[in-house]
Amino acid sequence: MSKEEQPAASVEDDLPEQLRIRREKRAGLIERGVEPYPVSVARTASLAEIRAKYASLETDSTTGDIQSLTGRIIFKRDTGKLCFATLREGDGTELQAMLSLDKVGQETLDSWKSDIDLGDIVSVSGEIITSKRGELSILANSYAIAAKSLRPLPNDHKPMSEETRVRMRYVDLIVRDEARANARLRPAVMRSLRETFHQQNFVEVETPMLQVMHGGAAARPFKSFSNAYDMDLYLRIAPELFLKRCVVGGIERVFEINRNFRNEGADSSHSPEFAMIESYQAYGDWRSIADLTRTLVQNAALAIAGSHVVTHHDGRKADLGGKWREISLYDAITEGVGESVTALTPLEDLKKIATKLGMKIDPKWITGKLAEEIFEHVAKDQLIAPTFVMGFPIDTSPLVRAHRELPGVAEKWDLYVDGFELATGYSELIDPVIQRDRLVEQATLGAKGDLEAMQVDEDFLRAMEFAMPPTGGMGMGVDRLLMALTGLGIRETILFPLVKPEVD
RNA sequence: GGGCCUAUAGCUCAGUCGGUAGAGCAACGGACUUUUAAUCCGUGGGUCGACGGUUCGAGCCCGUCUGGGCCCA
Repeated sequence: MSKEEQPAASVEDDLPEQLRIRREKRAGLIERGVEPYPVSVARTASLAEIRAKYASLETDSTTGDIQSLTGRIIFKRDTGKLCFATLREGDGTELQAMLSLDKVGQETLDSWKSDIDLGDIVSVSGEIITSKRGELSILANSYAIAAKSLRPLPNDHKPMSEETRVRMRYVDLIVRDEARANARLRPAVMRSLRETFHQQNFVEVETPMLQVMHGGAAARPFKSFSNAYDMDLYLRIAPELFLKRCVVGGIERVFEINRNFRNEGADSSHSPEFAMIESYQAYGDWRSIADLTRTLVQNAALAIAGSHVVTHHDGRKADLGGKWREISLYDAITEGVGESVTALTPLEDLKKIATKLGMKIDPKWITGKLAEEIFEHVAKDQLIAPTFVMGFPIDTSPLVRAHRELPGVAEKWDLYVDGFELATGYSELIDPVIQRDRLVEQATLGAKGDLEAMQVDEDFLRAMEFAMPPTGGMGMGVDRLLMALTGLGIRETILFPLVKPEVD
């Protein structure tokens, strides 16, 4: 037969052996009048409920308790007249199913052996018993297929490669305990964060993700376009300017937990989209907001670990309890480089220091930026226990008020844990005239080619001109909080991190 | 942006000196009524990431590209 005469059939024929065989089994079931994807199957209890109910059933006992249980088959042992299978449900709970010739008959036993594969989801109906080896089991009177898997599960005994885990998280969740645990850790942390906020009378709001203007942080945005309005829109890089509008409007304690988007590099601690908490507290300042931040982190640790001491996935313990260390940014630099550095140290002197340290210097860096870079170079790696780094340069902090004593310094801290920046907090700048000057400075930098510089948001300035009360504000990366609590890389804390598409 | 490692069966991985592609699990056929990484006998399964080069001959050597990981800035 020539190629032209057999067009469509080849798609199925080209499949790898194991995929082809399962498709054939599906077709075989349909042919025999068995629905491989029924609208419902019998289910009277979850596996977890049965496990809890019979936590201490003696070996080789019967209960007379007839149930219908469902689960994915992750392990199957077929013998001549008695078959075993391990069912697993979504949270990882497992239960053994047994099918014996004398209970189900030859036809059902044969179909179980030939139709049912690893990965299939089934419903088994029968009595809850324990086997002669003491395994809690359901001894089937009948079974029904709930959903036929057309793909084989990966080898259950060898871990999947990192790429496969991320690309097929659904399979990762089926086979790997830690993946299931991580997926449930995140919502537990989220719940704890919201509870802490609610305890302190903070109001949760949702502010725009699609913005006419991006602002509130130094970062490159993703750009989009609205057909209806015929204008450019940006995915937000931070919600700050909208949350401050809330404070102006009298929502005195406000927070938002939502996604930000930054069009920058991705590595083990940066993702192009990431979850962020921002919170503002009227009549607070950088110290009160630091206390709030510590409470949020410590309560989250309690929620998932039952203690302020958390255990990382590699077994390392991290103590997040107590009152955290505070260091001054410029003191840390001074100590790290062995000569006195303050916010008034000129750019040229900082350049000499950086050169001596062997750092690459970007000529676009302003004085404060260079000081921050030197700090990261000399001190960052040592900041393992939670540490507030206090007093950042004012020229890189356009939304922060000046330090009440130190010239050239802003009332801004960064919180470091495990050597990375977990959160940042300010005494917010509330003088609208100074705020305008700072944003105009930023716009000038932007005009000079700084792609991370902020724009002048006139509506935000108008809001500020209606007067915002003295306010403390903070921002914390949720993914990074999970990293600090678990020691995982950012791509493990995010269920579906961005991956480049596979090529054929 | 720079450096290093990596891509082979559904999954996890070997593959020596350049000479017809291997294992475990999984799959297929058979045996087995207490297994739990079941066991025993047998069988099939591959565009070795893509493209180009060197060579009588390339999974292996060289170049380019793509995906992934790690380190540095």
